[in-house]
Amino acid sequence: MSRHILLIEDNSDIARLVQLHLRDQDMQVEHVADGAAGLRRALAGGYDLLILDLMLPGCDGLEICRTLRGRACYAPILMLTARSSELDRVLGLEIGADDYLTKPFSVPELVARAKALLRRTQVFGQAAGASPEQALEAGDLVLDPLRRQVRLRGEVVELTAREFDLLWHFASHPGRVYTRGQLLDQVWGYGHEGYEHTVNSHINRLRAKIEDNPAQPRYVLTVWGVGYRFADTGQAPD
Amino acid sequence: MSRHILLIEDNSDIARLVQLHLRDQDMQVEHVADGAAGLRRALAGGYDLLILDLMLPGCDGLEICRTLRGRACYAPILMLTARSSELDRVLGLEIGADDYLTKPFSVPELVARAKALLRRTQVFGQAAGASPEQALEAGDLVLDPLRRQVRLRGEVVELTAREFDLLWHFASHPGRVYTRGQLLDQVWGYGHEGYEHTVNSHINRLRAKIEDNPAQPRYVLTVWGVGYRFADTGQAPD
DNA sequence: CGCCGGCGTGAGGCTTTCGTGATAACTTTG
DNA sequence: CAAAGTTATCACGAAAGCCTCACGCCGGCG
Repeated sequence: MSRHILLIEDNSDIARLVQLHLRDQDMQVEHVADGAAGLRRALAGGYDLLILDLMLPGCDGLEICRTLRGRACYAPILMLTARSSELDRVLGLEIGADDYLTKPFSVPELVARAKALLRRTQVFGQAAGASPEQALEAGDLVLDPLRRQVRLRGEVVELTAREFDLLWHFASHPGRVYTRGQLLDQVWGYGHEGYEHTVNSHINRLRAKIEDNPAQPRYVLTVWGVGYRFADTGQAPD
Repeated sequence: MSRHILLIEDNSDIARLVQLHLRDQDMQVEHVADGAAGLRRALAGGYDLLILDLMLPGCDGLEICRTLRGRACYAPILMLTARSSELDRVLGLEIGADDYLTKPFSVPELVARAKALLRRTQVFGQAAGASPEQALEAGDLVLDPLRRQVRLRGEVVELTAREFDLLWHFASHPGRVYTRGQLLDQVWGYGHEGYEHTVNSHINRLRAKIEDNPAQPRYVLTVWGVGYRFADTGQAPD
């Protein structure tokens, strides 16, 4: 079953690159360089996935995202952003993007995420119809990405921005082990300079808030000599 | 832990530049100017990252890439290409590079990507032998590299980092005999100072955890006077 | 302008793991 | 069968890794 992707990206090098790789994976890719044109096509519907650049001439990615979601278009959206600042991520996700990548990204990574998003909506039948950014559950935790809010057995737990990002990252990939360096890359952003030890502090504070007994954590587990991983309760593939 | 990089690049200016900067980051860089020679070295294994030029005398980057992947070498590959026109060629051929850079690239960018690639695979231990994403099965054992978890007949066996790396290395090359010295190199890392006797201890502890009867092991077998090898269950060795 | 919360850094104490030495058990060879 | 060489086992000290807490900086907000 071939899937249809709309790529909205003004940089033609990147666009061609992405197209070639995605087509290798038996995906149908249409490319539009202009924001406004892209929006029109997206609204026409029929796509299983939208990949859009945050910075676009004509009408930027955020705008497109917001408009689409406002008009009940729920095809998954993968955002490409140049800046890795947290603000962008927060905004993108709040507005209803389903995933994001910061440039420079590696192409295999993009392909992997695109596939992941497609797989996610596959369950819900033919294109569209998936809820944008649904809440994540893990044990007694419920993570709401739209509100950036966490509830533990129904009670709201106040997390800071970093803490939420960290927890969200973990909970999105239960079971998988991450080194501190990888977490710095993926939660703090590529190119972030800083000590890996910083991660410890955040894990520590996070545990203090979500674990009943931080000394024997249920959720964020230490993998000695390697890093951390989120407890996977039964099934939870990538 | 210092990581080993093989740089295959014919332009000596670029090569020196790259070496200089990567070494600043505590990476061990070996440089080969010739494609065929580079391929030979890469196949010898032991590298955590390959950086290779697309246009090479003797045997070009594409060829190397394809050959390596064909022979189950999964070290990450960073490609250097001269122009985006070349890029088409690269991408159209689905070669299995993990990332690419177009010349002229900025050195900090290259360093950043190299680091990112190294970190991405870091969890899988020194110079991973097999595809670092797919689970490996051997007898009643299942090794999950993403979770760094081992299950024996479904039950999770707790291994330390070294034990897992060791087992993973064995299981990636079933049937093949390794001397203690080779294991020190490939699991502990090149340049590791220490007694070969250390390996015995780890094998011993590993057997205690995964073998039903450590005195008559099923998985990690002793090759008298030489070293150890992992039992190959029907599968042809590499 | 001062307060406050979030974040990154540093140091100390603790836990786990690793490497080493000694010794026993085993295999091969003479 | 004995001797030499190789491997297995075990225990302990050293080292590495992790947790915790406290402090100072910075930016946002009143």
